[in-house]
Amino acid sequence: MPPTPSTHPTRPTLQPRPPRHSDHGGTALAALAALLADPTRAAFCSALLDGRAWTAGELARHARVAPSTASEHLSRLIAGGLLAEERQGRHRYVRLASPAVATLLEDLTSFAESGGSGTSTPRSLGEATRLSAEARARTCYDHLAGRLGVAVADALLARGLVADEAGLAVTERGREWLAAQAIELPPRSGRRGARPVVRSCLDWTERRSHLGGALGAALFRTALDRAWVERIGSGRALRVTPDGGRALRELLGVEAP
Amino acid sequence: MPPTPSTHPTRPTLQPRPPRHSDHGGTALAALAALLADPTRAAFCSALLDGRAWTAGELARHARVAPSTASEHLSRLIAGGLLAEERQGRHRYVRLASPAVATLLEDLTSFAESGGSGTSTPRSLGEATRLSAEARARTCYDHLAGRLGVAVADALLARGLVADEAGLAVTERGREWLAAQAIELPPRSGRRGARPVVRSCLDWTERRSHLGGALGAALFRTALDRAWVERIGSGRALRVTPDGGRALRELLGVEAP
DNA sequence: GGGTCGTTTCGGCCCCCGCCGAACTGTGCC
DNA sequence: GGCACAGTTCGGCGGGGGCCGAAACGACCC
Repeated sequence: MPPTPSTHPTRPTLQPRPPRHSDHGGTALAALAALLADPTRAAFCSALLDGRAWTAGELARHARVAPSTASEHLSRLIAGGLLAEERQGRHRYVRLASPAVATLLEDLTSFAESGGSGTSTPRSLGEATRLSAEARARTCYDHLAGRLGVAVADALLARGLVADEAGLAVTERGREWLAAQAIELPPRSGRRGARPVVRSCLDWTERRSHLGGALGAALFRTALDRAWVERIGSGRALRVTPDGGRALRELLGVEAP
Repeated sequence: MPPTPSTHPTRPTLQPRPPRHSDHGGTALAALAALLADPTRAAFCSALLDGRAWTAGELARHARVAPSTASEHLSRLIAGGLLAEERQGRHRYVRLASPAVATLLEDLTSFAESGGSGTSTPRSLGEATRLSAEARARTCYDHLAGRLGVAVADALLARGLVADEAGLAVTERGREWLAAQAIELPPRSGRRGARPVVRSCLDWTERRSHLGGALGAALFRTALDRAWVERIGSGRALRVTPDGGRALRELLGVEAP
């Protein structure tokens, strides 16, 4: 598509313009990005990265906008395929449409927080404590992140349960260990392009990788089921329970952060 | 961070408003997305996904905007860390700032083209032929994509040069094969978070994975160096040369698409 | 039935931002 | 020096879109 010389005959100014682009790539990209380009919509998505379903009103209060505003934003996000909704009585529950959306958001956030110029500092005490709690341990859609997530990832690697030989993979020892702990991985579908078992996910507080993918999700689910961790408040922050501290120490040699 | 009830005392309308958000997550995300939310800027990035450096004027003509408009867009993209510039005489060359940016753009584009609602149909004959050429073989920043990219990825897997055991990895046989072809992989840095050797990259025309990462880049570089493929025009489309057709058949049993 | 509450639709305001042309700077080439 | 060309800066225009409040709708609970 060789660039053509720009011939811009001066047109009467108020005439309806002919379509600008014959689309030289990027309109779909722009449309998707536009969904996330608004601070309020971005805040919605960011909140939903905790992996749970929120009601429209909760999101509105969270982002400090009027319910009417939130309603419109949600409709756009759903129409764009980023969110899925579920109506229950007079409530409208929304959640991220798929793990793929979560991955996309994580990647974008990670790049935005670290790749983009300087590190920003928190603006209020409340925000600082929230950030500190989240830095210690939090969810990343459906797996662990924060210092806890990084520590677990490090331990799995150090003990040879996961290997980093030209791509992350669960080792034979890792498979045995998982079986011994009765942690189940979903059966591996032969299809390439399916969800990877182990996915490295860059953490924006630690600037280190932790484990996503099916393994990360299975570990987190197990940890929640066995009450090793529990959620704090309505955000993404987590607390390690006494039982959890013991389990981490005995199974992986990890001290809860 | 419990949502607080919205108390919105009616204020005199023209008064400067207090800052809306105390940032409940997402402003950095929104700022990054805003860079890509404009069709012109998105077109720039999409064009730059061919991995080469373009001048400001080339991009302006490509996207059909005035040079002044392009100049402003480029400054914003550079300030946002998405592009890098290099001045040469009276030319301003820009390219994607890093492979990480390319990955991000690929992921977004892939999601936007497939995940978002229906498949769009090309609007003109020129666009259709361009799309057809790109579907056959094209670059994806620094590696192969399109039917050719998918075919090569399939062949590598079928011949056991790359394995998909819980994460893609180059096999021992693969390493030998690469050495025999004198294709060099960059030395593996022990650091997790460094560029993965093999990365699965979803293709928006084929809806199939092809190979990115350092291996994908090395293969593509080799193919260009040995004139197995050459670029068509200024876009991302590629042509397989006769030499290239022979090499693909003999080395991998792949028929050029 | 009446009150409350979560959500939606609508109208209107205002700001942001992408666009251009014109004028200017600076480089390269005769 | 003079011309051509790449890029930048600036002023101004116009439209899109985010925001709100008011009003309507429907679910739920007395």
